[in-house]
Amino acid sequence: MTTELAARYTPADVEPAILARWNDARAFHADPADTLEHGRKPYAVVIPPPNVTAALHMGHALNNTLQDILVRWRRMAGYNAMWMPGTDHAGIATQTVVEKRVLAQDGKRRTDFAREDFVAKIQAWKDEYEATITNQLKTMGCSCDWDRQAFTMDPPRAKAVREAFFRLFKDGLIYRGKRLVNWDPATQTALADDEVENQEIDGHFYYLRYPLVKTTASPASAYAESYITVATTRPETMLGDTAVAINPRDPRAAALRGMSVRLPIVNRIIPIIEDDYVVLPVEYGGDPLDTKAQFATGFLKVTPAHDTNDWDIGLRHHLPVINVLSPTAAISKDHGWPEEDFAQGDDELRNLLGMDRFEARKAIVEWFRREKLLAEVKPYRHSVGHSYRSHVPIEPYLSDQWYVATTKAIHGHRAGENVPGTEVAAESLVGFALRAMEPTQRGGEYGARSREVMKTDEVQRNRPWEGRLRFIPERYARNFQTWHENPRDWCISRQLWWGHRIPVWAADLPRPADIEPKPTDRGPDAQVYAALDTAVGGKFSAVFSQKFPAAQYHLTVPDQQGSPDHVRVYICLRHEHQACEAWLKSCGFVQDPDVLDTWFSSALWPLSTLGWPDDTAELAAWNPSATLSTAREIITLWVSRMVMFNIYFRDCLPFRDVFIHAMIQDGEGRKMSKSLGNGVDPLDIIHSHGSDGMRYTLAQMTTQTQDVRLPVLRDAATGRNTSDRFDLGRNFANKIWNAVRFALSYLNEDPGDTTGADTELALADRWILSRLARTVHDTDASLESFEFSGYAQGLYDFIWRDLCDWYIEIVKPTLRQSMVQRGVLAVCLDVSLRLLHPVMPFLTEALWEPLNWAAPDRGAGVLGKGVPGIQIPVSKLLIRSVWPIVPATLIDPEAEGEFALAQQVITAVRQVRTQYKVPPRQQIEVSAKVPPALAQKAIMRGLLMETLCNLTVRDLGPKVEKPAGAAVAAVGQIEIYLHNLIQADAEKDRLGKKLDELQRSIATLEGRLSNASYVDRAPPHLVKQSQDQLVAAKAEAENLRGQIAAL
RNA sequence: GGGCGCUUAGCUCAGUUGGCUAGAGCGUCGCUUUUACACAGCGAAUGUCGUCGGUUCGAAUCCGGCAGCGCCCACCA
Repeated sequence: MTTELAARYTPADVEPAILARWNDARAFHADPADTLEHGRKPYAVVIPPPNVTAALHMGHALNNTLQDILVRWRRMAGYNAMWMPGTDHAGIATQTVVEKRVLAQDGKRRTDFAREDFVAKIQAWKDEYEATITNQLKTMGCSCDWDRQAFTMDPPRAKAVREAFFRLFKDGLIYRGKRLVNWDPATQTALADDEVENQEIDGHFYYLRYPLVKTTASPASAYAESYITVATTRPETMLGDTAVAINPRDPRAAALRGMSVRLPIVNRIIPIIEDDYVVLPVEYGGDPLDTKAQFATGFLKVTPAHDTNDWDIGLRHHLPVINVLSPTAAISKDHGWPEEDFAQGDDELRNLLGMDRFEARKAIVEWFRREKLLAEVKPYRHSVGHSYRSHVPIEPYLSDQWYVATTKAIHGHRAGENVPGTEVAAESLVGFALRAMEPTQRGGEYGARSREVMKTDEVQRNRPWEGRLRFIPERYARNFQTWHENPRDWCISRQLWWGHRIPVWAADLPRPADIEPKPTDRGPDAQVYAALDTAVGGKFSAVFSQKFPAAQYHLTVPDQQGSPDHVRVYICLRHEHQACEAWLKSCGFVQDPDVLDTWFSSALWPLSTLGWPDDTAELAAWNPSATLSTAREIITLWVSRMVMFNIYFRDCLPFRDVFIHAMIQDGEGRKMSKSLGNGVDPLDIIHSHGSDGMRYTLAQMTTQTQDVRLPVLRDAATGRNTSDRFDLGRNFANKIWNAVRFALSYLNEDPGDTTGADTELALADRWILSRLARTVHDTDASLESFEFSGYAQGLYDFIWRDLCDWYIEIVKPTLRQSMVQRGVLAVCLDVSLRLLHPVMPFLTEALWEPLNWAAPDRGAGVLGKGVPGIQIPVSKLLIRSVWPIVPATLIDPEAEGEFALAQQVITAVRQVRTQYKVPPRQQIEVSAKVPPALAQKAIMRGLLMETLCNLTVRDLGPKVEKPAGAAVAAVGQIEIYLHNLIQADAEKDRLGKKLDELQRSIATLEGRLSNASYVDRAPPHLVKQSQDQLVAAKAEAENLRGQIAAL
């Protein structure tokens, strides 16, 4: 049976069938037993789980192509390779898209539904997009172990999240804190700092006057004015001011010391305090180049509840915190605003209640204007944080949140034992992350100190993970390090419905009056236990363990233990246990309504996908995994947290190498994003160029750069995007298809009588095998060092330039008879397909089968003695075939040098042919003068010329003279005379140009060699080289002059 | 404001420890379709390597200044 290949490669006709073949063979599936029982080296990659918010775009296509290249390569190279697929629930992002859709479709808001009903809607969305994403990845050919597909909110992952939370909670690393968070009033949720986008907006500085109040404590002041002026961009927050601050270095500070101001509208009396944070205005010694100093008045209104810096000032000066906003960012007295303000405040105060923050801003400014307390308004362009989802300005908002203490020393830590060169406790989550860094990638003081310590301190080396985390490209290690040297605690609660519910139940229990509260270092005190015992009608621990012998819990109380009447208690349950939860509810406990930050479950991904917290074979085999490939913007959000958690929970790294791929931008250099609408669906590209074409092009673009531009064309008729950048990969695929098609047409044929045919490797054979050996070597080196572009480019050059343009063209006339050439060609194609398979899996797999039919032994019988050492055992499926071993001994510098000379001669002859407009099909006659040393070999070159230049060699040797009327093609000392092309003027012209070129290079060389410093100081071999070149160039120039004269 | 990266042919980009006349793909021009492949072949044109200065026998490459672009972090008086 022979397989007829079409003249053109049509991916759509091939890819689905190949995919089915892989599926039938379960070719993507990996078994941990291969490692644990049979000793195969493990190679695991966990996919960065795409968000289920939307379909994948080109950035995902790039990242997943690179991962697939690594996994397929390692699989062929004999590793037990497993690629773990899955998706991320992406809390806020997914909830937001669903809220938008429900609002657009039904005109309903989230709060119009019961929590479970709305979560079901999000679940449906998730199912839809998870299917879309999975289909995209499969269509791309990603060889994920689909049997293992995971989702960050499925039951096994929920179990891991719960366990992780419980352990952190029990170890005192999770705490409840009252903090200012980035509040999104539209979605009513707290955002992480990283979820806030800054936008430049045109705003105003409002200059507000606060009247001074003289108190008994203040001296009869010398201060000239009866008011001070504060500057603010957010006048509405003045309602919550609890102080006005001045810099102690301000010359006016002394005169105001001890004085107060009356806060307009509210009539609250607030102190003037002194704090270094306040920027000095230019006229009082501020930096004239500082924009803030130009706008500053020297007086800063301090609103601890509504500004993060003011919160810090408030802590320093023990100021009251007055929250004047509701969660929707309307002025409200129901969230911590003392009633007495409303007794003494102006009528205006009541009018403001219920107003939106921007409405209130206008009203307050207007009021100040009316009351002649508005000094000035200046336009001011500044950046304002916006929610990355709802795009409304965020509001710093006081709320209760759960935090992970990332810098807190984990028990067992000895005081003062910090990560060298930092303030970070060595045995803390952040300490783990820093110490995990590969020592050569550590920079600055930390790098210097830690390398010193690692040399001397045994303790530092007793951790299996220490010093092994490596970033590629290396520069990203610095991002990672800097982030961890300035750590903050991690806010893990989100006011959302879509996510892992926080497994904590809280109760405010009546405070037992008869027991003294006794503060302790750790854990609840006697009073708390008494309150609990009362609530459950017995000793709490006894009651609990009697009722639920299998359940486990941990108790904590917050730092501020509630009100005088009540104590607050938090109970974290280790496992899901409905009966226990119901019982807690009956005792007055309420489950925390919030869910966990998405990154909490993502941080566990390398663990949870392998079955943690259970002690599974998968974990033993594939954690730590080998490589994480991801985007630079989540180095801190995600990479850091996986490292911290994996070390904390399992005492090993989640992965050793972190490859950071480029960001794909559109033609204008903008990041591809859904909001800009410039994203590209990989399926569109697959539609226009095929999966392999897309994958090859993406790999070829992956250099060490951090951004890649991809100009995109949109087809108005179909709405599909495409880009001619992908022509590169599509054309290459077609080229390979046709090279194999060509080879098959010969290999499938009976050679007939081969007596007298070549049995030795000729120059071209030795040359192409040498190039093949180099290509295998370069491919391995590129893949080892994550140089995807080099990998792709190297194969392009070998297959297209060397194999197709030269070798195949040379062997065409003789291939039918030559078993040597057949064998060499089969070997070259075999190895090429293997090397290409990781990046172009469909095409190569499709061609593998017909190659197996046509050349089952790859010509081994003939080549047995000629090409030793190539190991390419043939198996049915390429994906399961072994990575080729081609010995470096095949690298043949002599053949390469000789062949290169032949190439130059052939190119020179072709140039002359073109210049004289000789029709390609017209055969011409030549003779050639070659130096004696080359005469024998040059016969071979003559044969190559006859094939590749369509000519007949009449005469060849050291003594050949140029016939009259011949044009000359010269390479070094070789001269080819193309007969009967007599056009004296044209030839003069042509040779004159060559002479000019030669003379320029003679001048350059002479200049260089006449420079004494060069001759003395440059490496001798370079000097020698220049000298040789000069001699050769002079001889050639002399020769040319003679030819021109003879014309 | 701090950090990182980029600036090389019309476009998108290579150029790995400094060393022949700076390369590729696309595009352009010419020739070639009973040819494995026109998604092809052969040949050609196109560059003060952003700019100024320094180190060096020698700089696209190393160092410094300047300009422009992009990303990340911090920042709402």
